[in-house]
Amino acid sequence: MTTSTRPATSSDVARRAGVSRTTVSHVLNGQGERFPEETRQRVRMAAAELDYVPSPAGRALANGRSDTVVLLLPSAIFAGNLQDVADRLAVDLAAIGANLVVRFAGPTPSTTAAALVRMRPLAVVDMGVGLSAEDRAPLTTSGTLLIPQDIESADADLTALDDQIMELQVGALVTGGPSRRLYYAGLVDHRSDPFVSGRAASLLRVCDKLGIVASGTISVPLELSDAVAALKPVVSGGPIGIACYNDHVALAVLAAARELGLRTPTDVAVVGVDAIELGRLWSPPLTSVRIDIQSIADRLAAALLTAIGNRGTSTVALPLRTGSRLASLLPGGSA
Amino acid sequence: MTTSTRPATSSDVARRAGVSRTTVSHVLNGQGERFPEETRQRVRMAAAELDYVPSPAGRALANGRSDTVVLLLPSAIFAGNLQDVADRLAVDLAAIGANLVVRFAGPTPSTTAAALVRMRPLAVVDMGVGLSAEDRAPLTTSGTLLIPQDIESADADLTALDDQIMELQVGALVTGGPSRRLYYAGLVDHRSDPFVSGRAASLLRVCDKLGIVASGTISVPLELSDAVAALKPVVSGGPIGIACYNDHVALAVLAAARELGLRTPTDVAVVGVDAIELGRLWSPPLTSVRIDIQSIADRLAAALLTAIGNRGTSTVALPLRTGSRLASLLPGGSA
DNA sequence: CTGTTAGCGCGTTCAC
DNA sequence: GTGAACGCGCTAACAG
Repeated sequence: MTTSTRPATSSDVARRAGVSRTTVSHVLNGQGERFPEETRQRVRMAAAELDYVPSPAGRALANGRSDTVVLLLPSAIFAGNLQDVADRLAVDLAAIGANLVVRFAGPTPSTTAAALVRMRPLAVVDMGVGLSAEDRAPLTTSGTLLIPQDIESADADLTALDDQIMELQVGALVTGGPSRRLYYAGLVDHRSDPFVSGRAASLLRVCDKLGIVASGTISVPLELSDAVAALKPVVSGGPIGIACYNDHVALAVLAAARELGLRTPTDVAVVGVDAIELGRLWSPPLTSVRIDIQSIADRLAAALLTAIGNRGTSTVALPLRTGSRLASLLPGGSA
Repeated sequence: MTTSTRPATSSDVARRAGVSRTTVSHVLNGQGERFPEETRQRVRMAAAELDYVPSPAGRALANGRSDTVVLLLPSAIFAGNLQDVADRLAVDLAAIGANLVVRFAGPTPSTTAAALVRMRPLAVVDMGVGLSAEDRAPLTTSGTLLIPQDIESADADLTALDDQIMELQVGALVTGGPSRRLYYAGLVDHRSDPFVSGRAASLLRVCDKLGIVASGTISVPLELSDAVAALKPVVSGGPIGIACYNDHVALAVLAAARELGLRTPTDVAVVGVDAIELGRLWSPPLTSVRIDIQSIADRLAAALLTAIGNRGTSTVALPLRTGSRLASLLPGGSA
């Protein structure tokens, strides 16, 4: 039970323990091996009794860096796993006394970057907002670490992941019906989503690799009648298979197919991404690709920790790359 | 284009403008009416040329308060509107130079509170984590504003909102079929969700008010076969109407009903909450209650702004209360 | 060995 | 228009 109305400072602790602020600092920061156990005890006791918590402002000022790490997320819907990523990172960061905070991208990348500059966080973990080189410059200049550090490699990693996903989707689609024409279905949304466009390119690459021909790309709104309108033009000409940007799009396609009196997966086969729970409720259950976002989070955390250690000295291990599988197929009945 | 590698400080600006740091501070904080226009110009020019951004650490230290506001969210799934709330609050807060940051609740409320104490933010907006009085104490002690401030009124507000929602749900259910037995369907999830339990009580209150009898509460997992198992016991005895915790639960019920060969809404009528897009894709489209989360966010922001003004002097207008409608029915075909 | 003094880092504000 | 001091924690240098 605390009665004081103002947080205790290191001076308070020092006074109570009958030592100097310096001693308090030393003892409380591990550098206190040189003090007799008895003194250390007194200091720790005093700190505990006063509920002493060092002021982040003072600490940041002295250290020249804050202890806040920002997890920067695209405004686009990213749903459930978001919290998993945040939780995981938060735990990893707690180990070094940093604390995690989430921020959604603002209306434009430069707005976002400006807000971040004002915060002067220790680091920013960009989960796909894709700040441009110009946006990144003021941030790094002001001493903020940016993860991933290397924009080109990060892009390469994202592309690799896109390809992994697309391979699984196409695989499922051609296995279920070799003669299907293949389409990619992107999202139409007022929020800009950085992940949408790359996937279309992936379809081309993957098809190329398999020696088959991709038929094209469509944009599917999440509103039913619009989705019907989007689907209609491409379904007249035999069975088609659609690799969808995510499960929401996939379900919109399935719903549209239902409205058009088409059978799933015979006439229209669909594979989504994310393996959301609602997909399993559909009839037939949605076939989807599950992304191992936990290990992605772990890699980001690892990159972050080494970067903080090196403080930008050298380039760190890249988050996504490693050739390991980050995506897996969750079979359903829609492909 | 900046070349310097270290953020400019107010000293840098002062030097460049040929004035003192004091002057810089005054000019840049509006208190500069007393300076000749020419001086003000010089200072502003210098600041601009150096890309000067005041250090949050220094500022926090001097002001005795940071400029960070934390939006605290329950770990429970809250999906899409989350970002809307965050965006709205962020904009409102930008007006006073505060910046918003999101944080998910940790494993336990006390863990969460401890993390927040270490951050010493300007304020914490609790969107339903429900920190207990003991958890709140250290926070307010350390100078952090807690919104909502009054825990009992906040509870009352949430209850009022629950009742509003439930009234709409029950209204839709009895309109479509007066003889239906009424149930409330809650969520079963590993994450604890603070909003689930209150709604069951609301059903009783609302039914009481309407002079009808509620038949009970069920827990519906989001996994299909489990949902079927949960629904089965209550459907043998004529048509039922189910007020669901949210649209996810509602869709699980609809899917389970489909598996059981029941007709919607004849045998099983359902009303959800949240009006998610996927609900409109179902056949029939899900009837749902839409919550005006934007105005909730605005009220929270308003409460926050006055609280910052008063700095805890007096109690502020409560976020939810006002008797106005925060929920509305989105008709579909499921009730 | 045990502990202290002094001064930095940055912005704000009071008094002159 | 400025000097000085404050808020808080960190750390190099130094005295007992």
